[in-house]
Amino acid sequence: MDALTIHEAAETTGWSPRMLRYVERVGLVEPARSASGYRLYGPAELQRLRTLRELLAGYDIGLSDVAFARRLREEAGLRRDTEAWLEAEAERPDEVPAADWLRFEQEKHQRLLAAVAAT
Amino acid sequence: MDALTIHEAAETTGWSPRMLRYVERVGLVEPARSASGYRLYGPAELQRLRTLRELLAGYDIGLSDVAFARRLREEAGLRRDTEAWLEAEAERPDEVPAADWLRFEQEKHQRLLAAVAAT
DNA sequence: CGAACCTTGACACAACTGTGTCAGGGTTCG
DNA sequence: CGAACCCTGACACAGTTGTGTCAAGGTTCG
Repeated sequence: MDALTIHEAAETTGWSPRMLRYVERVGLVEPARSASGYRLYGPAELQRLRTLRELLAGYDIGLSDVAFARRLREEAGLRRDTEAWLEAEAERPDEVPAADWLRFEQEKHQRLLAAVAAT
Repeated sequence: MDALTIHEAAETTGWSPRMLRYVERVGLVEPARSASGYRLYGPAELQRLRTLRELLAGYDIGLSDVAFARRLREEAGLRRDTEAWLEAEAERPDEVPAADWLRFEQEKHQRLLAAVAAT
């Protein structure tokens, strides 16, 4: 009984009904349905919609960004390869002389081992 | 001496010169410049461009996704809030009775503590 | 010097994201 | 029953991403 229809949910979350349908299609907040197909937003969905709004506005990101973040957390391969690519960028503190390249890699591995051993 | 111009780099990486400039503008691979302003792609940039191509094609993602992943790794607040939002979705193994909500939270915290203690 | 390459800037276009609005047709409830 | 609401589908439009291409002007090098 504590489930709101789409217009009511829109009212209390700040989204428009149109956008609630869109958010659903993107797969971020999928409300239950009544027997006749009406969307039913429960307390959990309402809260998620509110925090989602804050998240998007707070960092100026889009629904597709959040969707991608979810892929990152769910697909291990994607996360691994993306991290690896970004890591290659971060690990070069700006133009290491070519000859130091190998040593740099080795030191990185040693740092990793040390970090693990320290736990 | 081992730096390629934009057309040569395009040739060996599979990108078009146009796209190399675009990738640069997005901020993912920024080559050095010669005195007269020509882009100079060294071995490191060439490798990054090749792996970037594989990454995008392999998971059907875009440059903006990789750029967002970088924001995630660099902005702690963004990462924290995004993770928190996604976590809320994951932690509900499908319709927990309303009364179990609090217990669920507590168990999550205990799981976290247990995981830390186990190291 | 002149061909071949580089630079930036702009026009163009498809596809996707984000929103609004309207149409045709079912549902709810006083 | 009828007003008020819901549903899906579609037309529209602005902004972003991804690419190509062309123009005007500098650089390189045989």
